[in-house]
Amino acid sequence: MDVKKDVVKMEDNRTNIGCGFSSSPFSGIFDFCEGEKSSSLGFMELLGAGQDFCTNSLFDYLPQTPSMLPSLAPNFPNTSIMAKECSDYSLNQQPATPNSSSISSASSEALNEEQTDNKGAADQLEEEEHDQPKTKKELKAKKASQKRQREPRFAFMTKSEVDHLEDGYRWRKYGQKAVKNSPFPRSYYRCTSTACNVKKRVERSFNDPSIVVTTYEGQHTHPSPLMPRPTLTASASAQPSISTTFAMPSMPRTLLSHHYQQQPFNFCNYVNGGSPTANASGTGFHRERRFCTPATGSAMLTDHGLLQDIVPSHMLKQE
DNA sequence: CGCTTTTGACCAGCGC
DNA sequence: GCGCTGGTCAAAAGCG
Repeated sequence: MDVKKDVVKMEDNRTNIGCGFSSSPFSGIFDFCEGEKSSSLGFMELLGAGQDFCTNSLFDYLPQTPSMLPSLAPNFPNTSIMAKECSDYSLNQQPATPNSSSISSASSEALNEEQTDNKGAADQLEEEEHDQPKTKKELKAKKASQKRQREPRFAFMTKSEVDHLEDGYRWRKYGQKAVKNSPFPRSYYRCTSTACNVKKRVERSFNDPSIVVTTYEGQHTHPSPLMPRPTLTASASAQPSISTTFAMPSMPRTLLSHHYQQQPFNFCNYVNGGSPTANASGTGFHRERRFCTPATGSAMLTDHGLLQDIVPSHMLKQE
């Protein structure tokens, strides 16, 4: 799949992709979180490289997103969500040569596997709840019959000094493994909420240690215990206040308010070059305060920056 | 005391 | 069959 090639290529070149290239900046996320497979959008940058508040823009779209999205937004300053990818993507599944555009078969197969496995995931889950294996043997047999049932996955890279990014949910670490060809271990986390099977893997990029790759698997079956979800009505009817509708306990409030109040930003313009499709086609959610400077936005309009080096030209033209 | 983290062992899948 | 690797388990240790 081309998308995966692009992701790998991006990693190999140690380059940030530029601004988004889809008319709907979060369409890829939507597709994936809904359990569908989107080949049209493999990854996107949510904010420009080097900007330090991309997290906010994710939360900006919270009311439009499925339940999984909040967990995708690490609440850290100086964290740039650089890419997402719609499959089981591992930094270590890279081509042997830096310039190679080929991808590992394991990576591709993982995607295919998910495509078939996801079909009956809900049914299987229900079945599990009603038919709990009682012994280890039964558990083993059950596992064998399931043959690696997997939830949809969502991987993205963030630039952060912190490995385990706070995302509003509580996680319990259940494993850590050394990663082949990498000095950095991979950590495995599970959502602590009972009956919630969401997992995530966290690992640091071998090529760029400042980059953390987080892979989420599954969707939360419960609201965030640490971050109350905003309601559409509240968001749409009033000027959303970060303190009331987007409380992010792990993120310094001062930082948030700083960005909200002093960094004019329109994500739609940023992505589409002036056509505010996201807000217009969204849920009616609308925000007065914006995130990036007009200067930044206009620069993105005329210059794709690093994106044009990475994203195939035909994708850039798709806007 | 309860919850989380650590860490070695174990298992499954895959390629050779 | 064997070795490698990714993923998970579970007992022990750590922590508040």
